[in-house]
Amino acid sequence: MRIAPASGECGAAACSSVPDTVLDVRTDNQPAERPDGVRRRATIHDVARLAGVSRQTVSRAVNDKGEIDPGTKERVLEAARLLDYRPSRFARGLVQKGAVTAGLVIPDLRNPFFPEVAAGVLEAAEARGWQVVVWDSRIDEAREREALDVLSHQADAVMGYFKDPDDVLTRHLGGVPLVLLERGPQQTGFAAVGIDAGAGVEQGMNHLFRAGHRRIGMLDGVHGPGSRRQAFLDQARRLGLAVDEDWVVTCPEHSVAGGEAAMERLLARRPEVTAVFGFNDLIAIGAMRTARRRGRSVPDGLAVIGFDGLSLGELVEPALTTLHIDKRQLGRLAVEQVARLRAGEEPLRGADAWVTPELVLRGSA
Amino acid sequence: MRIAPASGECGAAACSSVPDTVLDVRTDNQPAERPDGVRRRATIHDVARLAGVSRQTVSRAVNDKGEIDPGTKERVLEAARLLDYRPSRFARGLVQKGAVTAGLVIPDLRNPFFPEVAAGVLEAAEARGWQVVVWDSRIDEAREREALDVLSHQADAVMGYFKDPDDVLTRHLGGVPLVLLERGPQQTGFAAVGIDAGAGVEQGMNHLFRAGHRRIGMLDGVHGPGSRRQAFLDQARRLGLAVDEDWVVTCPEHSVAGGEAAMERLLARRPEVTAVFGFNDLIAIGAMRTARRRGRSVPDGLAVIGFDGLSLGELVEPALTTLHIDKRQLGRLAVEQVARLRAGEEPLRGADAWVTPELVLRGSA
DNA sequence: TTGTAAGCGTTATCAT
DNA sequence: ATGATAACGCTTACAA
Repeated sequence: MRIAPASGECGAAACSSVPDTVLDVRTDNQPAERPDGVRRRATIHDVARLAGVSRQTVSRAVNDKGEIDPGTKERVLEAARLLDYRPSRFARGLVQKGAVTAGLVIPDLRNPFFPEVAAGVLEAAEARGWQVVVWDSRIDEAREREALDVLSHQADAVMGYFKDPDDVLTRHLGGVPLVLLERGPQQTGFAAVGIDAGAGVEQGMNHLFRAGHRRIGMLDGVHGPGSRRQAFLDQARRLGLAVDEDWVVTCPEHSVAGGEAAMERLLARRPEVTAVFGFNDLIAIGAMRTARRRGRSVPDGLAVIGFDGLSLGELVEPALTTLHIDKRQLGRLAVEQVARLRAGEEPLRGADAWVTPELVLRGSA
Repeated sequence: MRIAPASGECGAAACSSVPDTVLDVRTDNQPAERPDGVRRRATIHDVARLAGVSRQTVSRAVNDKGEIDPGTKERVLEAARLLDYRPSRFARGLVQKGAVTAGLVIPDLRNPFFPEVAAGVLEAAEARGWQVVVWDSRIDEAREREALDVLSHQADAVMGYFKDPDDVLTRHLGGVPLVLLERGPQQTGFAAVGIDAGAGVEQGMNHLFRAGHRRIGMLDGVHGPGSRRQAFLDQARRLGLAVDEDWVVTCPEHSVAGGEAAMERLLARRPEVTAVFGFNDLIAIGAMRTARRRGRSVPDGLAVIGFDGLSLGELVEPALTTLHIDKRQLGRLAVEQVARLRAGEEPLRGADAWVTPELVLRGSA
């Protein structure tokens, strides 16, 4: 199977058996199709041989460079098609610098919060011409580490949510820059972007307080230390509420079902509660559902306030009052942090690396 | 700055200036830190030179291979740390085959349907040891093509939602295997996975019919031809309903807001409508909202049925009756199709490549 | 217009 | 235990 130029047009370079002998300088040159029928992927060399040109000419044709005869180009492309040739991204990357791949590790793609963050990351990455390899760790620390092990080999930087402490992360990182999402500023030596939980909780609690609530509970998520739970307790104290750890129920599953179950427990423990603060919107919605099932109307029988600002909160009844977070911005910030790290600049620290929640009043509180 | 072995232990290979002259066989060997302060990324060669060993030994140390003296290894790793050395994934990929990267192009990460599909893709890809580069095309055909242009260079296969016809896709694909999501089986020559729209619409319509509805409208999305709209009209005819194109409103935006607007139009055009069929759950929820705002209770004043089976549908009031799709399975199937393509096998065709919706009765119809 | 030569950074193989 | 050498598949620079 060989492609000849149109008959009669036999230029010196393309003609006779010269290319087959001259161009083939390899020692062990396996044919593209081996006897056993297993196909080695075609290389530029195979295409060159079939088309009767040099590798360089193939490169010119495939990459649409100028300085090539249209006829030759057609012939080369036909040969490439025949062999199902595709350039190796590795070989290309080796010689053309600049392709940047970032890793993104997300705990749970089914929590609407994270796709929004991811959307921000993808958007910002696209603007920079980067690609993003996404991992869903499905809230499993082992999978988080596995993600790191792989991405540290295949990505130029990693962003994501991780529960492991710094030293463990470092061990799985192999020197690849890491930007943590969501952890507070004091808890890590890595660059990070996060949410100003304190400011959010304060706004939410003040709102409830002004509405007359004094017996406020919290459905906390599972989280690093120093997070929303502490902010809640601090603000309760500042407001002079008789509220302590006993008013906080931990909700291991950050979902509506998790919120429903946690609310059951809180109601059992503190039936006098008049308002609850949810770790996130899903949990808060779960709380609303349990409250109503228990014969408490929302917001009159129980006020509920969420944290996240999912659009989902507008659809439930009553609509969820929440601390809205700009999730896309969070993702964009993470990409900016990565860019800084790569440029050897200092990452943003403190408030510049946070997103501040904003209270959105809807029906539930 | 050089790392010497512990004093006195100067083996021949690691000692004196020998390495610096013998090992450095390059002609233009730039130092890792250039005079202008711009850092070229350190290579294995730089580490070897600094540690006074061969490149091979560096490789052994970095990759945790055996056959290396613990002391040497420590010295090499220290040098690597000093130079912030990370192996080039390109050079590695060139020499170690096997790393598979797939591309996934999603139209809208904020529609909860797609993160679920993506989760299925990621899960199945992880099981095969593949990585997935995700693109959010944000419902923009130009961005779809851009995604293809990039991924055709950087990925070994692509899955995704595309609006362009086959020939356009081919042009941007450069021979990379493609698996289309969501298109019907007849509409493309590419391998595809999809949803059995006909079966879904039939179930939904029959349910409405049995509940006594005869004046049924549809809020269609924008889609390839031969999709849910046609299935709707066909089934309406089969059921003997006096329903035609005039009862179908197109909803360009696949969102709650889009559904709200479309429902307004349908009510204006066909106020006698007693039930509506939504292209997806978001649109259906929008329809419910408009209906109630217009004084129609759901399901008595207007029955509403969705298509997707988002968990979101359980949270609205009344809960949404819908045709549930196994979205994760859809994603897994797409990965399986890619695997077949890569293995040179025939992709699944027909019903094996579809997911069949299942009617889930909740409150809205 | 086309071909030749020299890397790109890594690992595998085989010596030592 | 360590090193020399040869790939891996491609592109850029230069020569013809």
